[in-house]
Amino acid sequence: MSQFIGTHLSKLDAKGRVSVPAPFRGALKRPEGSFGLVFLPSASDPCIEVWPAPAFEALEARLDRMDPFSQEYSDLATALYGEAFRAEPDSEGRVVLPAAFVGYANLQASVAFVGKGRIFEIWEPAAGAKHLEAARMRRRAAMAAPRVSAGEGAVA
Amino acid sequence: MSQFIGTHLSKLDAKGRVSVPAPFRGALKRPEGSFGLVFLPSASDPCIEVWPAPAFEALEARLDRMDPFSQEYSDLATALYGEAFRAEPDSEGRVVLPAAFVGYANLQASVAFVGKGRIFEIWEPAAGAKHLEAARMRRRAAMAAPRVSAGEGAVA
DNA sequence: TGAATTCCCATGCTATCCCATATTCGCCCA
DNA sequence: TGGGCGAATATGGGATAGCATGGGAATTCA
Repeated sequence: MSQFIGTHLSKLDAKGRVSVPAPFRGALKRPEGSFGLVFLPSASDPCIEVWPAPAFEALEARLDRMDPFSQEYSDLATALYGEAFRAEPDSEGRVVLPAAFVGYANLQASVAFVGKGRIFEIWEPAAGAKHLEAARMRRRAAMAAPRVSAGEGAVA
Repeated sequence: MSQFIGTHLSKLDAKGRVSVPAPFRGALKRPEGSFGLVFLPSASDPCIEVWPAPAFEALEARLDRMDPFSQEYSDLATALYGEAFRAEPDSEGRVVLPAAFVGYANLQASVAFVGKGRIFEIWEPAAGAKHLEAARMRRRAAMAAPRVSAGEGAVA
């Protein structure tokens, strides 16, 4: 399972383009050769979530399992189809970020790509660093109190 | 189950490379021949944790047991993947340490690899020695006044 | 027709790979 | 038991391919 790991810096040029870091580009190449990225303003943080096609499909599947008349369904559907933005990197591996997204995440000339496993996020670098540090602190707590008994044990 | 034992010194060259001590290299060779290391800033100490692929996968397994859309999941995923760095030693057994890690662990020209069983850590030598000594002291105290049963499991 | 966007090409830089050397460690034999 | 020999390791440096970034030209939409 190849995933998005680490933080990479990139620059936002005058035309609103950013180049997706090479390690991420590799991780999201699909068999057919197409990429298929969905950009979505994060609901919880001032950043942009980027969902590769397979992960996004999982998100849609979740929507399918919800009660179509519930408020959550409506909210999620609105987010997924109203705010989302689909794109495909150009031949240089760059995408154009819509101005609304740039504003939402407070992006300046420099942006940070933060890996998050099956998706990644785009942050204003300083805000991203803060967010990561906070997450590291929480990790200490989470790791200190293992919940399940089963062995984290040697897999090898 | 091969493990990481002992402390080894290595030098950080001008390009930010360190060679993984030979005994450790042997311990982490996978059947396929690939290595697969994940570097992670420690949440509790100014050092870098190094997780061989199998051990890291066990860590990921914990994520897999969580609801992928929960806040909890999101936090842990950020902590695990956001700052991590995946690498494979080159043909000489070296890896390049990203500058952020060098800074986090206060590394200078000389670095210490400290075995910790399933994983190992990279320390600034003096800090590492201090850490070892402190651990020994705590262990002595614990022996003198045994209280809880066992299983402080700890991360390693 | 003007503006904006997309595509493509060009370039400097950086990270990766590769080779070369020195040093250490382990082993074998005297 | 000591010396010597050989191999593996640690470290340094150089070349090359890939990447990030910038700018220009063509095309599309209003």
